Amino acid sequence: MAVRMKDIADDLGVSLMTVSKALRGHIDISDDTRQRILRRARELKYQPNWIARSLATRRTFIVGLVIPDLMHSFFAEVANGLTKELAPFGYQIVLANSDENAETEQRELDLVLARNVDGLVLASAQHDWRRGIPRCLKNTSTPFVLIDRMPAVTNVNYVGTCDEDLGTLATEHLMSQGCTRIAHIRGPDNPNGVRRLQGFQSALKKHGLKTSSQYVVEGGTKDGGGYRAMQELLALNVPPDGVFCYNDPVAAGAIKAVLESGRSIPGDIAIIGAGNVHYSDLLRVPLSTIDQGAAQIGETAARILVECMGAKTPPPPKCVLIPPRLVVRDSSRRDHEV
Amino acid sequence: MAVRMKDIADDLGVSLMTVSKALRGHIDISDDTRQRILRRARELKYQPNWIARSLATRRTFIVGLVIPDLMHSFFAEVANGLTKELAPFGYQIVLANSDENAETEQRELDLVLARNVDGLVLASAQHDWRRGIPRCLKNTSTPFVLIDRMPAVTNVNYVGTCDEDLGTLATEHLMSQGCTRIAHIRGPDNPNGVRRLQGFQSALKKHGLKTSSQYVVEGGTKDGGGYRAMQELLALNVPPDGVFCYNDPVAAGAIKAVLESGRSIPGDIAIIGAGNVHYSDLLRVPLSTIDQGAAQIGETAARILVECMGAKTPPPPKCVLIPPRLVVRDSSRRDHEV
DNA sequence: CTGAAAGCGCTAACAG
DNA sequence: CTGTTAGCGCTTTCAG
Repeated sequence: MAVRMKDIADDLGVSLMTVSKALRGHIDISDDTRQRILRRARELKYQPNWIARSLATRRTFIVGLVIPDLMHSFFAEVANGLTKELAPFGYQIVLANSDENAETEQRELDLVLARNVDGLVLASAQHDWRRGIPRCLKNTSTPFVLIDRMPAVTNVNYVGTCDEDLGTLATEHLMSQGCTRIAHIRGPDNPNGVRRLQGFQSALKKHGLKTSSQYVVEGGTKDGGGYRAMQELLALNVPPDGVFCYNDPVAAGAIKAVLESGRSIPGDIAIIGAGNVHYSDLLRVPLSTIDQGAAQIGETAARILVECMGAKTPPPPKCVLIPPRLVVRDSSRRDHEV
Repeated sequence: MAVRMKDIADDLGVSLMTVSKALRGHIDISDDTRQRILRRARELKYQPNWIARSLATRRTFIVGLVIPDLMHSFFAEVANGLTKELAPFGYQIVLANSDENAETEQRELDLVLARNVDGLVLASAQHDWRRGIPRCLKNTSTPFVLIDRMPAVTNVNYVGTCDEDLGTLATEHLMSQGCTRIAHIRGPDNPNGVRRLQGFQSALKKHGLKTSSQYVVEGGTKDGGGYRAMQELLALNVPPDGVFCYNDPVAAGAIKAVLESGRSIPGDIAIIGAGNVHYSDLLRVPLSTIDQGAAQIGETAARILVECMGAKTPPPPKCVLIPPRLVVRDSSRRDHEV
């Protein structure tokens, strides 16, 4: 059994309370007593019992993080930013994986909330995202921050990339490289996929390029889907000369398809992805991409949460959009640009 | 305030105990009473308070995971395997990042243990790994499993790849592809780096190839280090015709150096890495590698932990070595092999 | 089958 | 400055 405050108290012939106060640096303890207590605690390697402390104080110093996929480097980066920013405040993270499944997410959310976490960060995998936020969050007083998947409602904390800007930025970059027939391999029917598509379309419109429905194909979220989608595009009578892909894995798949068809990148077809995945730089063709600022998202969510958790009355909800950042590499850099 | 058992009890005019028992499925409750209680609990959306339960039962159903770097896909995969395997038993994960730093690790370990986790998984970043295990683990009764970084002592649970076999497997593969001047870009001075080097050396010895100290260069753990190390090798009078790199990022850097020098892969120089990182397949040259079975490591650690956490007397320590698996891609596949 | 009593280890509020 | 009293919400033990 671990050593308790009571052990130290009995040992030193003082009361439990005195120990408790001394250990937490209250001022109303004589210097002498405090020293004795601290020394004895050190000797005994006393470690406070957080469970008991939490029950009494109603604070756990734990933040829940519920994400669809840890293996996705975007979320790993978010998790990293979150832990780094939270650690100095003494918070730790309970991790839960929703596996991109709405029911699992619901279950994990309930579990995490039952643990009385002080705060919650959620990248929601809800299918019916147009509906609103998970019901268990509606009635909770636990502060939470939604990330990445923008909710339909606006009265909650949200941090993410501005996906519409992302789509526009990527598309306009392809234009700047001289592309005139620009296609989009689109992602799933969730906020990110839809908004990136919208950004793509509005960029085309803005610059007077015509949209062809043939130039928007579904490619999922993985390289296999990108590969197949690109093959569809290549089979068209007039294939595109620039493709904005939903994300980097999809773009990697697309690159494979283009190279296999004997075409060159970026000469025949320029490619740009999104996410700035770890190894984008080392791909067959170094991949141009839009950086979503994953670490920044984690850090920002952490800061919002810290503020909420520290306040007695909840501050007004914040919506922070991290501006996407263009990263140009070989896959889209055409010679006439420096 | 959340609803408590007492609320249900008062509501139904029964005692708190009856509610507690009914909710946990004890048999000594009449079917009728149980039904009423369960229904009311559902209506009120009762969620048990895990903090209070933990204090009473001394079980938290939390497992600590302390790793050096979440961004490393190896650890992300381990974390994934761990959560997946643990979830059905009701365990959740508290994540702590040691940042590859011994002191941070110590601090995080203390914190995690103070949370009364039921079990612990640790990939230790201790510098003096030859010394043994972190002292705070010596005296704890919390079951723990060490992973990836093999400790010097053997009386603890350990799950990892057999790094010596890994080195041998990679080296012998290069031989099978006709390489005769095989170099090793070695990793850090930790169990993994040292053992992979040993595997490399023993393979050379076994097959009667001579070892040259020039053919072993330090390359760290990232692509930058691999790039520089490869340049050193290329500057030799007689450069190698096959290189076993400590890990995939290092190999990716090495590939870059080789291609920049105008040489071909695998024609002039065959390359193999280790780790089977997510995008190895999509690199400039698809990278041959040794898969360490990261997910398997996480799952195995989970299973060992579950057994320990369920037992009243601790089972004898287990040491599980996951056999490394060769994954041949273009970077090492020479024509004379199919 | 049901419930009263005691306690898990700590802290908040107040009294000496 | 120090200590007492009363919980936090739940479970364990044992008596009805």
